[in-house]
Amino acid sequence: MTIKTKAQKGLALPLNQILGGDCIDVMNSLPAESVDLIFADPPYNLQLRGDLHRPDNSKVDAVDNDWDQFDSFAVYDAFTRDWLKAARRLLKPNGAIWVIGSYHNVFRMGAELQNQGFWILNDVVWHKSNPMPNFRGKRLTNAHETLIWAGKSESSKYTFNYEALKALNEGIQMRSDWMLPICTGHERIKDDNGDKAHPTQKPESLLHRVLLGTTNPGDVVLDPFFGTGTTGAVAKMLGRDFIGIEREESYRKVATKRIAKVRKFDNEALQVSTSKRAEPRVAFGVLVERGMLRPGEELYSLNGRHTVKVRADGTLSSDDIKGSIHQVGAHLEGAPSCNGWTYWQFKREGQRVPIDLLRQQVRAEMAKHA
Amino acid sequence: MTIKTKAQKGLALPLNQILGGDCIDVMNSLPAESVDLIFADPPYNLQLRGDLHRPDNSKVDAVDNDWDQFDSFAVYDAFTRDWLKAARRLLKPNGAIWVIGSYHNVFRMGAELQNQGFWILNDVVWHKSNPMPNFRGKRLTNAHETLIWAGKSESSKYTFNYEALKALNEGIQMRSDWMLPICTGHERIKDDNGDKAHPTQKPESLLHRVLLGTTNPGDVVLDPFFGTGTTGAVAKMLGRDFIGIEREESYRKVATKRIAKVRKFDNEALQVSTSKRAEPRVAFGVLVERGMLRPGEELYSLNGRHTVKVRADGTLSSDDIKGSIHQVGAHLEGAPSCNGWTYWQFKREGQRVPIDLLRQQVRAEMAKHA
DNA sequence: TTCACTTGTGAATCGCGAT
DNA sequence: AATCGCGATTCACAAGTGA
Repeated sequence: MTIKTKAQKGLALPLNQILGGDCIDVMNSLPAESVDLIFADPPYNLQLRGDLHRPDNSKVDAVDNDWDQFDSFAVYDAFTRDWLKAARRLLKPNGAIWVIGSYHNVFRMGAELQNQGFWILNDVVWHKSNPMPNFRGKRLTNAHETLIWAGKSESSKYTFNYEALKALNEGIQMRSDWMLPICTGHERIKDDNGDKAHPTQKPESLLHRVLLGTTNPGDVVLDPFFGTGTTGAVAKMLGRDFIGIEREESYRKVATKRIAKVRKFDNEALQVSTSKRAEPRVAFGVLVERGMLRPGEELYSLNGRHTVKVRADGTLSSDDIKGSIHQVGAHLEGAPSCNGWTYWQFKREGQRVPIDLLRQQVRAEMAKHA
Repeated sequence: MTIKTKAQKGLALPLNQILGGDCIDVMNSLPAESVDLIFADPPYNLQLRGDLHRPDNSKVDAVDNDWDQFDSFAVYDAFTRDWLKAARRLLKPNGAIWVIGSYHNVFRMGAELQNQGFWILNDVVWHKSNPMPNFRGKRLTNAHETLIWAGKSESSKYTFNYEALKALNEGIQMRSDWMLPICTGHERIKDDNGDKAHPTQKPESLLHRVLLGTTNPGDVVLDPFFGTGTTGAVAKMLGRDFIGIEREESYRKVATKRIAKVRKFDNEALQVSTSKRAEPRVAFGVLVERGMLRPGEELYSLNGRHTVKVRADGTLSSDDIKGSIHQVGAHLEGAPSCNGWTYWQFKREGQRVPIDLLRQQVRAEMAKHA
């Protein structure tokens, strides 16, 4: 892959380059209906208040960049409307778009996509295997981001490599929930000070799945919020042409250097990006939620000496202790630890059955469908 | 639990009943600021637009299907705006709402929630362990639905049972992605013909997690799209009061019968793990007053680097600072804050013991005499 | 080379009550 | 209404260190 241009409706289409400037202006300068796919990771409009510290008192390095500041939803909506309109003009009639966001902005993007006539094909959840925890215990761990995949219009004959994604997923249809780790370690690009070069660098595994599944080799992929160029890097690996637009010169520099080092796809790279799947865990509380065990129901210890009751939150209670299946078992046995899964039994039709049997049922289901 | 009413701002609040009629009208007839939580599973599908209302409350004629796509969204948006507004009026200032939807409608609901001043706390992905496959192989298997959890306003002190959800998840904080099976088998209610009674019955496991995590026993939970009454059934099990609104008489009948059969879990089972925040506050000075620590006695920091002396008024002193256990700890560590209870230790029989142990003794005594 | 242990960090809308 | 002080709160990895 080299830098090149394509003649397109009388205007030159710059390929495999990173263009500077405001993405709306730049998009409007490019020829209409010339791009096969757009991948867009716009500012999320996080509205952070004060500093946040971890329990060990270290400070969280938050996304406080100027480019993520908007005065109101109205201003953010106008921005979204404008860049989506410019993006839509660039798409070929059978083109498609991916956008990514969090609950701060994704509802507004999704609604505007629909308003402009894009046709949503799927929303896709990127489940992070290693998200940042909720340090204050005030909400659920924010463990996912949302992508929206939409055709330019209802009648667009979009590209979907069904078999390729099925193969990626070990022979089972690819689902709308993707478990992938966040971008860390050597993949995370550092600046000269050793700090992260960009606060929100996306993992290559994510773009790999997007581009493999919804473009063909030789397609033109445009990313209007290019950042450090993950889209370009993966496009090059996979033999697609890219156009990047990025306002900040520092990001453009990093991305240029990064992409120059990329070699076109080899099998090993595919292996890496597909093998990073995390094992599901089964919590005892899930058995209660699913009605496999009822709150108030009694469990019996393996040796028959102890009886406890199940509580609605998946803890056990006896006269003198409450806690997890493991904690209560250990306490009652006077042991330092105890595997509650094999220690506790419940009754069905007069028979005692180990609770581990229920866990196996849940596991089997998860394995079938994960 | 029995059918009852609560006097609320001069108007009766009907509890544990299913009210017939249009949900917007019914909600507007109930007293303002009387409900702790709303769970709403509104129609997803724009095919139902014939049953929707225009902004001027006139009914849309389903047969007159001249609507282009753009108009359909406008009508759906008006419907969403109206029922959310009515719901918002019913919520107590510290109340919260859950809505559930798919990519067809959830972006519009999320945006409207934000527009009305609700404050999004999390979006939650219900990741289905057994979704229906995509038979035609044209898209990704649609394997999830999205819930949005929002406070009535940014300043709402919403209920969040952090420890209970953490216990439910085996000691690890609950994430924003929930793997639960869809409603099938015996849980799925059948009509007299043996067909499913309702097309989109939600699993009880989903409501169990929602209600356990974001309400307290005795709270009032309203569901304006009650259907076959999963919200009511789980509310009853968990000792919460519910108000259901459902337009279709056939669904009301099914739900009534279903809920009558539900038994409340016993109170012991409903006790969930609580956070330390809920425990009574103990002043460090009390330990000195009670002779558990003597003025002049030395305390040692967790890391062994600092030694300070206890003073008679319950402050600590070192060479260069005097103040509370927290202030002195924070100063010596150069940290913005410090929990003195876990930071400081005293000596008994040669052993170092955290001062938090003494606080626990005081709390145990307080509980005995309360 | 391996293992055990320590340190660092990631798109975060992350208190509450008394005064 | 705004301020102030108590005091509660983290998961999965990757990289580095030292024996």
